[in-house]
Amino acid sequence: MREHATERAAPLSARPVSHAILRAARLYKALAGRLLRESGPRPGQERVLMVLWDQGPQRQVDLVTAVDSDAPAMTRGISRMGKAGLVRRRPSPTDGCEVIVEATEASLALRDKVDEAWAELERLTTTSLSAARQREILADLTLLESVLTRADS
Amino acid sequence: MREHATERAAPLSARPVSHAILRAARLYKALAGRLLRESGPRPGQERVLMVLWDQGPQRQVDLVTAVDSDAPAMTRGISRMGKAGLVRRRPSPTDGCEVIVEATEASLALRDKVDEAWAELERLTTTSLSAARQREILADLTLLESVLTRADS
DNA sequence: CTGGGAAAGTTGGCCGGACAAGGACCGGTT
DNA sequence: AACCGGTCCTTGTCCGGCCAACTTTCCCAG
Repeated sequence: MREHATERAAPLSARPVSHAILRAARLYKALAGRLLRESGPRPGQERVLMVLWDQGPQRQVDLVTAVDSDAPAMTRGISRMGKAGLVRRRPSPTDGCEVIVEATEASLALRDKVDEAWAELERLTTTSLSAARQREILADLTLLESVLTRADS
Repeated sequence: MREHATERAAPLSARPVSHAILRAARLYKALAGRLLRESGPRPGQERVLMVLWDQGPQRQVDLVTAVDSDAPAMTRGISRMGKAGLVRRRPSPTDGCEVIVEATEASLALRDKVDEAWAELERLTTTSLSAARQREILADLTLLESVLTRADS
């Protein structure tokens, strides 16, 4: 044992919060992808579709913030979803450099599967964490987010 | 039951826990990458180096679990780090199909910068969340992880 | 001794996140 | 009218996570 004054950063195993968050995020993505793998949209696309189904046509930049993604990734993702017939692009009538994205009728066929998958995620989340616990975690993570975002300046 | 039961999954904005976790994970990665951007290792490599510095030479599979990554990603990442002179590969003497990875002397030059960056992350985390809060979050996320992992079977 | 399973590593491919750079378009200013 | 800054989108490039398939090696049961 190297006494107590390690000037070195703690090892990963002792940095639990950030590590746990990264692990949990990976598990969420992996599980969502797995639930939707069979005859559903490609992993990651379901989040965009949910926004479009729920809130109607959106500009790409709004989709980016809604699913917390990235403009280039959104451009390419939308393009792939367009090829798959899930989504349509339309130029904005008011601003020529905006692009409006809307879900196609065909995409509605996937909606039940997506809902099922997210209901399963919801079920897993609520069975492991009480509603009060979820609120606490949410408050903590929101605070953490604001600090991390501000430090990102 | 189409009555009061929500037939549709809640919109993203109403699924805060998973969404918040994904956002926080992205912020952590982005901030860690930004802190190390200048004359540090490439984002993502610092986690591998920390394990090697702290725990000595490791098999690739152990690095994978330590940084919660992926075998193919680790193979390619180690390869890139090898080209950058940060790391060395060595076949295991006991098992011919294992590969032992160790940090080079040259990599130690980066250690201070990595420690600084993680200290900053630590500072941001502790200033926004008390130690007790961190323990609670950790416990909750660990529970959530176990449930998600089990459901992933 | 041999066959077959298990584990570690590698490679190819797909996709999303990140950064950089650039084009298209709008608005207000001069 | 021409310029300018800002916003939105796009393309190029790199890297990591994920899946699938394969090779190598080990080890154990038959």
